[in-house]
Amino acid sequence: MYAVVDCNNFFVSCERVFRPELRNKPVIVLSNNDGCIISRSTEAKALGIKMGVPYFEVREQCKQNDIHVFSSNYILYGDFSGRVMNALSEFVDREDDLEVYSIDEAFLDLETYRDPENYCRTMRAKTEQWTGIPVSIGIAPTKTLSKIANDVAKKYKGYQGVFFMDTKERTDKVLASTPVKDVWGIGYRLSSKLTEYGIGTALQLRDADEGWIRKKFGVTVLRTIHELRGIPCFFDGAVPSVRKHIASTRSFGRNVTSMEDLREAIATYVSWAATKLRKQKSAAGGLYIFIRTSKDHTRLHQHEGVFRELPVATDSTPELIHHATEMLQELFHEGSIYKKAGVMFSHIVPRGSVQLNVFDKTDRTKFSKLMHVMDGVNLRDGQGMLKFAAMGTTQNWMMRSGMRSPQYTTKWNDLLVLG
DNA sequence: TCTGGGGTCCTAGGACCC
DNA sequence: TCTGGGGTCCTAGGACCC
Repeated sequence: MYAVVDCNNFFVSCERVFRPELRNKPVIVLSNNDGCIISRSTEAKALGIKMGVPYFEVREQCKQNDIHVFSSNYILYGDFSGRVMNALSEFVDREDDLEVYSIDEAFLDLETYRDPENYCRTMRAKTEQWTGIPVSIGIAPTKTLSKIANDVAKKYKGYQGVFFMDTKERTDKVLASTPVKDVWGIGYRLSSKLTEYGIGTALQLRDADEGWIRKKFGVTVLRTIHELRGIPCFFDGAVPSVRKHIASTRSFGRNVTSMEDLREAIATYVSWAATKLRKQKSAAGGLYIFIRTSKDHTRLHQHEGVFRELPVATDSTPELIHHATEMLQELFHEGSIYKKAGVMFSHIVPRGSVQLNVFDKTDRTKFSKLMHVMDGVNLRDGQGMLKFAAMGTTQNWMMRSGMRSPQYTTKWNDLLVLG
């Protein structure tokens, strides 16, 4: 048996922990740059606020209905995510039985526990008590089924946050009322295609012909079908701790036209991404950067990005900034209005196994000591405490986030004061 | 005009997830 | 005026090899 634990309206719930007066009130959280809506309280959903819509489209509605709006505060959410996962880890015997799947979701392997339902009810109550974050739990023989069970736990209050999809009758009934688009792994494209062939529910997908599915839809959908039949196929769904690509991209808070601003932004993104790179003890062998003027020019835009294979895989911020700055020269056009930029590292290898280059003259030990010290200080005193001059000081291109809550749990000056 | 068989590796693009 | 960001896997096709 698997259980999937999913935090309810996670970002909104994090905001409410330190603002208890917002319980039972409509609350939403916006994406970076205050662009779209990415988390909604139950009350906000009831008012018809849709997931993913641009904020400016509903700003008036938010005002009229007294909806509380937050910019996103990923440092806070990341910290709460860690707390929730810690709480859950108290409920497994072996570390491997808890698989952190995303910032607000985890799978538990329940094979060794009798009475999983009651076990999960206790876990749910304790997690909320310890962290302040309410969760829902779905239990079933496979991960795909447990995700569907989780939806039931969320949707029907009567189950009080935990739904155990154990019997065949129960499972068939739930699958028959689950649209195929709500099955884990079936997105917009596949569900429209499946529906064309008359497969509109999870039950119909489960009972579809294997050979036909394999031919028409490939092995991924076939595995999903096995999962729906109760045969586990997705074992290691955990986010791999060592990533193959590392990116940092942001929309600007305002239009950017100058080379100086772009250089600052690119240097800043390189620095963020390089911190992630060093955290997983990797080095990057390839660097891609792009600058983008605005959306949906699909054709005129062939040259928005450029890739460079690095002579030696590296994790050194100044070295990466150096390359990125050179590459930026190739992309920049005087007179263009830029909205967004980003960097991506690829060809990632373990730091210890970097292939040296005979012609390489860089003193790598010196840089590596410097990076080590910077990472240490920034970890202790907050990101950005020590940074490179190339990142700039004004950073007036930085994304908007005017409605961001304090970093209650990670910054001394933001500690909540009582009395 | 004729024209085998079996592989590997890499990349771009499509699909998905949260 | 204003529409996020960061990942994964699979597949098809091209280049190349013997």
